[in-house]
Amino acid sequence: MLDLPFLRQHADEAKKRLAKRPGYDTSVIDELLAADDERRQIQTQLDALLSEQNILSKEIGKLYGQGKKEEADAIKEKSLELKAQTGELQKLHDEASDSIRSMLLLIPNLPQLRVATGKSAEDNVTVKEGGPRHQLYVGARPHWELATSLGIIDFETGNKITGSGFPLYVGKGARLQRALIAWFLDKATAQGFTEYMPPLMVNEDSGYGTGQLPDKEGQMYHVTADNLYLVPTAEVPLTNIYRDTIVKEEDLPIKMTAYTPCFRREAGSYGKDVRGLNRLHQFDKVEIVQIEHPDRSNATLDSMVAYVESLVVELGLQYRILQLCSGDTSFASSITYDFEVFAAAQEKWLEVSSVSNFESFQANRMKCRYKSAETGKNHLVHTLNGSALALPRIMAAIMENYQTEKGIVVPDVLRPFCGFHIID
RNA sequence: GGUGAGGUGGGUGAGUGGCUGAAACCAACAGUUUGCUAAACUGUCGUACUGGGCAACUGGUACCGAGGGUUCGAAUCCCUCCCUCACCGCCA
Repeated sequence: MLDLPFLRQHADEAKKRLAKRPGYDTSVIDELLAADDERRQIQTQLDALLSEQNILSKEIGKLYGQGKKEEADAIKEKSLELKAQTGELQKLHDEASDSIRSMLLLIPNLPQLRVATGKSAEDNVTVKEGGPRHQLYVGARPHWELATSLGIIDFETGNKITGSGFPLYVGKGARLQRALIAWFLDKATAQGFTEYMPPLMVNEDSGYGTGQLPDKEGQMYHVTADNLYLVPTAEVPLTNIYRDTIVKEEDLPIKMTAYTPCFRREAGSYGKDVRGLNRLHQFDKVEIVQIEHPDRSNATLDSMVAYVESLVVELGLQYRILQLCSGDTSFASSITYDFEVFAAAQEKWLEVSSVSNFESFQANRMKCRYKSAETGKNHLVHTLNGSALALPRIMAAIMENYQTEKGIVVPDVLRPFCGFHIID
């Protein structure tokens, strides 16, 4: 949710940034500001009336105390008249506030000016490429065939137990998965991120806090009996730790990490991209989250990108880093970098991480502020997060890129966590 | 699931209709004292919206789990909902 005081002071900047989103009609900003103006006028009137009423009430109390009943009753009459007026204004004020809030909830975050303007994934900008291209032997297979023939992932049985998109990892497949999680968490904690194991279901308030609600209602699994949502990413429970809080300026940045399974309905995606591990309803992910000072959030974004890069480098995967264009930048984000690794057998780039600076967009929804040490005033924090990393596509890339005639060779860094060096 | 208790500022906790935006204590912060630490003393110490002023600052309104109601006036009375805690039952 955009910050209204910011919009008032920087309407032009806001419109310029918002206009980067394809097809977005920035006149909502003007409507919003007009509505805000009106609301403030109403409040001024309302406050004056309420103030008058409060004075009268106190007067009545005093008069009763002195036993001056008639005088008190006379003032009561007056107060009742006022009450009718305030009731009307109160209603107007509530309506105005509600409509402003619902307008605000629907406006996406402002892309940063440096974000490339564009419509779709086609317009994303590759900012870096790296890692070795893996040369495969003749007869190399895509990961879903490999995984099935090696018996490390049983898609059929996952399908039987739950449905498609819920793979069953078996034996070394399960162990490799666990090794990745352990390695990612160790790396993150070594970088100063505090490890959490959060709840896997969140309430509505948390969903609104990080912006999944109301925008992506249909993407989350909803446990209606208890009105809870299965987490689509650890970002939601982690960031919401700081919902409704005021942190000390010197405590920033706050660095958190967690491994969680992630649940996504992926409604509306069928067909080509869903083979094997490419797109799942349940998958594992280690997430990193930072709550940061506004002045430093972009520098912190860079450090998070560098950190994620170090992971794919150590895994020896061919990768590229994209800066998403304005049209592909998600609702809540102001700037996003995606990491893709190359799956050599299916010859496809797979997205394994998305690192974003949300600026104050989530903080405003969550009411997470910091108290300025200098002025003592409260300001919204900035929030950032990134996958570090999403497991299935990393698994897919490892399987495809590291396959040999003898089996899948485990990348060096994972061997201490696996206890084996080849899957055959 | 059953029964009982309760939700007040960062924490403990007082407050049953007007003098309470809220006592007291603790924590925190600033200062005095001090060789350092500690202690003591003094002061500051909720949030949001909003008016005036360039600003320092200074007015107003709202908020005592949430939403309604009674009343001139509600933290306090009434209703609904949510949540927490304790004990019992069930269970990893």
